[in-house]
Amino acid sequence: MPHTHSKADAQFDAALELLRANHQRVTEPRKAIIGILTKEHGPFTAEEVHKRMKKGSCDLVTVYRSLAAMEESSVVRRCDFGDGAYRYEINTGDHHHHHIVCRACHTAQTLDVCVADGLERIARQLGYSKVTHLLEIFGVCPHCQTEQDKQPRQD
Amino acid sequence: MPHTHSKADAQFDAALELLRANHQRVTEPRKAIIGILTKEHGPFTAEEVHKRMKKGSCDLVTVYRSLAAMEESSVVRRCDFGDGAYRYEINTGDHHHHHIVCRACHTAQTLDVCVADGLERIARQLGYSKVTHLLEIFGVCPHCQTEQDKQPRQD
DNA sequence: ATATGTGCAAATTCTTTGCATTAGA
DNA sequence: TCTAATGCAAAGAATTTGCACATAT
Repeated sequence: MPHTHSKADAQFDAALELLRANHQRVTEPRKAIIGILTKEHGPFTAEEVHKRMKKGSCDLVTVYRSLAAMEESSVVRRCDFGDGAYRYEINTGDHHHHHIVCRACHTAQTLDVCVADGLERIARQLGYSKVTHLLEIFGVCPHCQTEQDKQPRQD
Repeated sequence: MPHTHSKADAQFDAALELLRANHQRVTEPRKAIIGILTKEHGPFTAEEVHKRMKKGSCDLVTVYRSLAAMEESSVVRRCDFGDGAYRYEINTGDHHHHHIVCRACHTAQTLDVCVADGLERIARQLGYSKVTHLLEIFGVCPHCQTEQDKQPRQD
């Protein structure tokens, strides 16, 4: 069966739709960025996105500006892995999630569980508005572990 | 009753002890930094710490270097409020905690609950070692809210 | 047609580093 | 005494901004 409409394609189309709905223009650089974020497994920094683009597609500055604009319209989501650079992933919209991030190679795997709702409720009870949260798990992935790093399971 | 030994004093003494235990020197700048972190309510960026020090106490670079050194020895803990600057607080050692951070004024209040243990266990089951996590709650504090920002309670 | 986006260069912000000097243990 | 810490200047990394030009709607 021909792969005429993969999940990535659907996310790509939805992203362009979202841009239009927010009166933001669908430009070549933005399409290229969205293409990368939907087809490759991120999240990526602006520089990582730029490196993955066809050479000469656009300036790194445009990647920064596009990602910032697209975060405004919820096309992408910004992640903070605590290492001094922001990363972006496509915003699937369905439900928010978190990551397990390898401290060594910085690859991330998605964690579909979230446990911070209770804390958000506490914040609202304390009178805070527009409550959100940041939650990421860090560790050294099996692939990056040397034998002596491998901890015996502690569960 | 004279306040001869406040909680801040106890934390201050414990911090110096910890420095010595780790063969790090107890210098004037470090004492000043620890003094601020124990007496004032943080967490603070390196620059915020420096501004709070008596003018001429030490260079900003020394604050950066001291904070980094003191994080090594667990005298302080580094926090990431997702706004591009790291913040430090004294490490009380007892148990880790999180913050509710005001998006507007960047003040933080401590949240003594943590809910990420389950997620850490999942990460270990997935084969990750040295698992830690980052969890902060963001919102606009009552003080920074204008009337229209004030959300009806949603709990 | 016109507001929005882009490229290039330069500025900003946060943080780190090199090296000679100073000061804890 | 002698190693670790500091000051000053300069470098570095990530990100932002100004302004003229280009392009999507």
